[in-house]
Amino acid sequence: MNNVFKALNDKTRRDILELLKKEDLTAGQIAEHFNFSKPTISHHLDLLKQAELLTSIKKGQFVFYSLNTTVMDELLKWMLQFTAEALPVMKPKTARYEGK
Amino acid sequence: MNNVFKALNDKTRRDILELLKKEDLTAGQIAEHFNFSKPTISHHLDLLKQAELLTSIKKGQFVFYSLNTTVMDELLKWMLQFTAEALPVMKPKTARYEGK
DNA sequence: TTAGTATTTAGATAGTTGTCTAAATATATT
DNA sequence: AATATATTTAGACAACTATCTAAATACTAA
Repeated sequence: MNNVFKALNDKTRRDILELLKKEDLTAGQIAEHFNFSKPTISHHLDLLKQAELLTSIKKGQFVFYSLNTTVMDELLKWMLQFTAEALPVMKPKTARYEGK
Repeated sequence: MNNVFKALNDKTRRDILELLKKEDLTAGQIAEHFNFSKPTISHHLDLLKQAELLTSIKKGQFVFYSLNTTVMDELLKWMLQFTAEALPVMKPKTARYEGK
């Protein structure tokens, strides 16, 4: 879980995830979308893979990357415990004001 | 939004959020739960505040910290765009296997 | 086999982060 | 006013991170 938060703590990596929402892309195609060197993007892809937010398959000389939504589901579950929806007990507390 | 991911990218800070799920606590009470110096915890609280994940109110010599679930709601929304539920189109793709 | 393309690995570097101790600030109590 | 308690600020330092260039690896095509 630590790896997931680490992976998401970077705008470029979050942008990569958004790119892959539409379709799978090769490392090179992903790199084209950014003003960073290919090794830099490769490194970001590696961190996303370590967090299991991406999977990759090699096809010939290309490596295709895909989103893996499984981890997002887990993260979602973690997050839900903090939402107002999930903590109805807290609503009155945060709504109440004391003193003027 | 960047600040939120940054704030969540630390186990201690995530633990602080979980602590505050139950009840509001003072900086000192929060610090008691960890084996770090008070300045270190104060710094973590500051980052959580910058991300607007916490609010604080000073009462006399104490500073009470509370969860702010609003930002979590936004984050939740960001995350939802990646879940399998939200991307039905992708399900067949990830389920399909090619070659053996 | 040689040359070209796609991607990753290695190593370097500047900037960021988490932690500490010491000191400062703010409030409460005597 | 002096002392004690709660918290934050300041400054230092080791560890980690994002980036780069150069080189290595893997595959394709001639």
